[in-house]
Amino acid sequence: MSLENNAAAAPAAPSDFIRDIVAAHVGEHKYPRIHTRFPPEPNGYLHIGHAKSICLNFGIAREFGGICNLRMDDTNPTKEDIEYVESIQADVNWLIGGWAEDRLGLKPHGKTPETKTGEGKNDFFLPPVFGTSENERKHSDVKLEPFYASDYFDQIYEYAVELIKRGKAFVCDMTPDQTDEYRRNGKASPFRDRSVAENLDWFTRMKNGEFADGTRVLRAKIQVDAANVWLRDPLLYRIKHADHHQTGGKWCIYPMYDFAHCLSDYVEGITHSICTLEFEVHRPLYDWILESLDLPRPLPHQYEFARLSLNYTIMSKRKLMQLVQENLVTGWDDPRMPTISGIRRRGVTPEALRNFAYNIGITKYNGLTDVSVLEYAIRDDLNKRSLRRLAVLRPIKVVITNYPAGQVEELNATNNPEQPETGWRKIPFSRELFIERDDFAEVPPPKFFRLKPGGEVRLKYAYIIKCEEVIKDAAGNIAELRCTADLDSKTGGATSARKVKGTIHWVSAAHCVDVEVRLYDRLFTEAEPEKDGRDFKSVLNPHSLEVVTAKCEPSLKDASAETRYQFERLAYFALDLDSRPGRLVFNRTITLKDAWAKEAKK
RNA sequence: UGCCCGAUGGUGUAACGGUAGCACAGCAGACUCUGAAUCUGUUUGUCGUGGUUCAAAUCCACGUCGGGCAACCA
Repeated sequence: MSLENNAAAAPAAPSDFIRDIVAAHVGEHKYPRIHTRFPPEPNGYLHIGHAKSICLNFGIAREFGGICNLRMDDTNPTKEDIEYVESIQADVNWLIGGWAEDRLGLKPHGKTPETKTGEGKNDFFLPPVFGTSENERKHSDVKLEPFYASDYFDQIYEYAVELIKRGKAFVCDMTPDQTDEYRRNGKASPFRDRSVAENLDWFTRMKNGEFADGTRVLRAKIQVDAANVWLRDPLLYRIKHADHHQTGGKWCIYPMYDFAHCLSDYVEGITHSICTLEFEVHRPLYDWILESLDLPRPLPHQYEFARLSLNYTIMSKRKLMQLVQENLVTGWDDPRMPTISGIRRRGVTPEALRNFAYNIGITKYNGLTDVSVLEYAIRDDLNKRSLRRLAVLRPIKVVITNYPAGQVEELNATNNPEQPETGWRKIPFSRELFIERDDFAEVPPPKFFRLKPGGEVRLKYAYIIKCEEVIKDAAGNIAELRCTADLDSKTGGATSARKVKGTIHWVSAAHCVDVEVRLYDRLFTEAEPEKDGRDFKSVLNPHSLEVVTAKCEPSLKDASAETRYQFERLAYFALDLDSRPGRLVFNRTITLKDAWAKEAKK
């Protein structure tokens, strides 16, 4: 096969402005190796917006033979928690598993940067361990863990001291309000011209815990009236007498994001530091800090792209936390949540999420992506992989009056028409069945080609039946349908080729199993829940979860958590972790496209 | 208000001075023992005004609109 053919056969390689930059750097051998990082703050669960970033950063590492470090950006102990550290690791492993897990940069447990001394000052470097799968890591003697910005608190502190010595940082005693006001007005702090010795002394005393929270900060000395406010002598360190989930009580001063982030990137040898657009105005500060320290190794650079916005959902961690804390959902992993753990629990696969990330692309334009793009990626993936099964969500009883009582036939049903190699299974047929309530209409609307009085319909994999009689209870509700079957119409039978317009699904009443089915729908009724400042809680969808007891074909008793199912003509489903033996719970991942629903509306 | 960034069909994106393409959505049809999938066709677009050029979505200027930042959060 020629190279051209190969290229044509392979899925198109992702291309975007960041990858173009990286490709150019690779072309000119600018770095020995491409090194990205994914640096979440462990103050909440990861959501689909983070998934976009993970796919970008690990995708680049994968495509250019590089590495992507997982790093906890944990510089604010009062907002962070070990629960989030753990969920982040699980979500990242799940999303990159089997795809880029060999590009995941981790470090040996407890390891901190190596120090190299030269020209009278220290250089710090913490190389990654990579190239192992999650499974290999689990069975290895060396316990690996993510990187933590908190691992560099000693080094970051030393860099702060160095900045002071260079006359580029000072301790400021103003109150937060004063600082605010001075910065807004471009006025210099009265403490700006303290001597190096003085600053060193104050900063040491800050570290030693002599002062209360908020009474002093370390600030960079850049330009008090800079047009870019992030250059107006920004804060580098603040006092917080708080225990840290990683460093415990060791510190009472913590570096600010801007100071810690660029230096963490440097210490890890990151080449391309990719973040979202709101950090664009911070880039001059990112560069200023690294350049002011006159560091010996190549410096990392920051690149920004637009964060993901999806309609019919919200993405802010703070607001997602509100949903959790106010019990508007069952938890961070509620299948209605846009969190990675919620999406996973819903039954979406990592491949589907990655395809979605690939399809939406990377730009600097802040758009609003239609959820239908996500839904398409999910359906496309599930259509190819899911096992077909018959299940009735809202049953109505059918009796085949010309079918012998007590007789049972085992009929062949295909597992997945998209993948014939998945074979067939048997499903039992008998005189009494359940069909879907929506598949019968006493007064059929136009173009309704399902079951109606006197009408015929194909029972999937079984016979063509005709509705002879509608039996109602005292209240006038339909209790039972009495039908006759064309007993020659079974697959392979004499009249099996007869054309009937509709085919419906069914289960045998005597053989079916009851399962709990959770029917999820979008969490919000409005495309833009927060449009014009409206409270997102006022547009929560009251029908985002409906629970029914469904009747399933017996093979579903052996359902596994890894397998995805399509209940034919309805939707895709996955086993929920609430399932117990004999008490299965299925989550509806996503419905099938429903052309009839659209037609019926007309 | 200052600074930064952006603008291509309904939505998301491609075109890197040379035929505006793709995906989703929509619409119409074919096929169908899933009203799914698949297949075919199709509606809709370069924010505006100037300029440079043989040629502008692309380069330049001005304007318009949108977003971000102005936390001892990240």
